Amino acid sequence: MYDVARLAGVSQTTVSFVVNNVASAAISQETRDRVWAAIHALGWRPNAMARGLRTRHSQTLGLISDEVATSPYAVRMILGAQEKAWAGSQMLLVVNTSGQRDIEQTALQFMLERRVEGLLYATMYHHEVVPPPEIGLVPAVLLNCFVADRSLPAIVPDEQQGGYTATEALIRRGHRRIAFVNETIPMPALFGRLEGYRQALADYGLPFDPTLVRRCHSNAQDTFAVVRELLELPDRPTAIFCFNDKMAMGAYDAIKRAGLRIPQDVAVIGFDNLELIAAQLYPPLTTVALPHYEMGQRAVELLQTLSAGEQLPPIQHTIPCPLVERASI
Amino acid sequence: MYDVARLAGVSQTTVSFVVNNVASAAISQETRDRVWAAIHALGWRPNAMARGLRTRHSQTLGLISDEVATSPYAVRMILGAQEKAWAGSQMLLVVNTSGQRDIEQTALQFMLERRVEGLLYATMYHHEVVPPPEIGLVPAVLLNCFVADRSLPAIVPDEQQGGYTATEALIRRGHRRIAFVNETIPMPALFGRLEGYRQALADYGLPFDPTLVRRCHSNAQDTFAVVRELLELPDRPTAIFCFNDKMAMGAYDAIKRAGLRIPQDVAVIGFDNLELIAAQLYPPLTTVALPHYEMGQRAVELLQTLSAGEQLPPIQHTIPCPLVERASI
DNA sequence: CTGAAAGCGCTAACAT
DNA sequence: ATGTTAGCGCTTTCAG
Repeated sequence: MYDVARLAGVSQTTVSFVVNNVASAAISQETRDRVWAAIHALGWRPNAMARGLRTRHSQTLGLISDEVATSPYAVRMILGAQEKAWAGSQMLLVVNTSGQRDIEQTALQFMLERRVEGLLYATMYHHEVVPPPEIGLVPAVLLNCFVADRSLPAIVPDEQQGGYTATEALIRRGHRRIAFVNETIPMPALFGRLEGYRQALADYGLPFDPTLVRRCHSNAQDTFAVVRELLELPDRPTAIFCFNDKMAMGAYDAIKRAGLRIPQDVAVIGFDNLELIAAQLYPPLTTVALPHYEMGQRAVELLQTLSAGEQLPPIQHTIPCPLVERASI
Repeated sequence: MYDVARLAGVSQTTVSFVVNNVASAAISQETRDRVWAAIHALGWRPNAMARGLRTRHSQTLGLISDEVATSPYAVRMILGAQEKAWAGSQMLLVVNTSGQRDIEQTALQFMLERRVEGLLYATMYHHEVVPPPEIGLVPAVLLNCFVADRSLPAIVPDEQQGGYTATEALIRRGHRRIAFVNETIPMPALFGRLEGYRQALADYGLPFDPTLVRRCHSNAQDTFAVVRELLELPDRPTAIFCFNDKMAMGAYDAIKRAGLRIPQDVAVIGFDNLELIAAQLYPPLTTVALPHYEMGQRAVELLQTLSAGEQLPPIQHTIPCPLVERASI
């Protein structure tokens, strides 16, 4: 910066003023031009570490995740977070712990040393977590997870509304016997979506038939078997709501194998909106999207207001899961 | 740090020495203990910006990508890069440009201001790029892409070997009529895999039959149509090598629809090893993996030796694509 | 074995 | 309209 000042024939302070467009001291246009010319001539570029040291602002947000950043599943949360951070001219420091506690600890230390102005703690699946206590040293928001006592702000998908939406879409197409193939592992998604399913049936005056609700491991192969059973029922369902898109793949196989057509004979709806699967299946799969991108955005948004010093109660933010219509219902 | 020093009854220098384990000046164990006790009592943590300012080392690597970090496709490159960076106690600054030139420019400026010690320029698909010239200001390596004149080190997958491997696997199972459904967009993968296919046929003394090589858009639906044609051939192929896993989904549909079994009647092999698809298909898809994780690792590895000051010619590193056996051949 | 002091590159009062 | 000056929190010679 001194070199630039010398070349432009001004003081180093002046250079700082023109670079940062300081309003308090109006600098003549002519001087500005000289300074910028010198900057370009020298190829000078501010040093963010020096600036941060002085201003006590790192312009950095940290994101600690189990697998989010490195598995195909919820990766769009990162995009949402990144773009929001970017819009506030902050950078996102991302670290993947693979769920290992010691890595998580070190990652946290690293980020704290870098003086991140806020922390995102994200998980691949929506579930309860207990983050390391040091997370409270800076503003923090949970992404796709929550703590038992809700003492930390959290952004999660609205599972119940998602289940409701899927079921309602089917009902509106005239289906009355709607099967639901649910997950086996107890998690918010399992309970929420089931609740949404029941609620939708109730709202539309349809009976809840327990024989139509099955549980199986969330993979195509196990779902294949379950759906085959469902199709052999005397009064077989005309629509199947699958807990997720992977399971829908198995449902497709079972339905086609039974010589039935989708959606004419049996409609299928999924959950997750994994493009890779949903768009490639034939017919393309109608599904409910997990609003990952928006969740990432909202989380950073919240983090930014928090780190701006605003005092807010630990809001538990629930983001709706929209219907993505393709051709399977 | 001054506070810590005061509490421990030593100078600030001493604190620095014990924190950094400086060998040159041996400090009594007793003093060390006092210092650490003070550190913990105060909850002090070094300031990476101050340290970086002084040492002129940011301990940071930058990764600029079009979509890698935020699409499910090549996301494991990030994991590989991250873990390698981590192993060298460096952090990875990731930014996604969505392919927009202006974002790319700003991202680059940001990273340069933060004094990244090296830059990774990554793309989702293996193709030629022309990165912004400023990339040359710090050590840089291209990841999954390359420049026309090969003036920058690059890490790319070995497409030809991958094509060879897929074809050879089929040949070894006794197949003689092997179809290849290739991509339409001209790119290294298209040419490389085709070349590998031809080479394998030649090496095993099998004729190259142009009617068995088709091209179509890389999606399931178009592949469905192409494979149906292939199956209607008078002397139909007994095995199909699909350019990628998405296309294999379409091939599966066509084969099952024709009442044929996989792999007994027709074998299928894919490319990419997208778990989401390959593991869920029935039967599980044998495929060739794009070595994304390893590519990420190697790129950072190379970057680290480069930023350690070593002078190397711009190596074009080609990483082999391994066969992933499941049950479709 | 430990401390004093200089300085990394910048910002922002405070002067002029 | 521009310059002087004092740090921000650390590392690292050089002394003792």
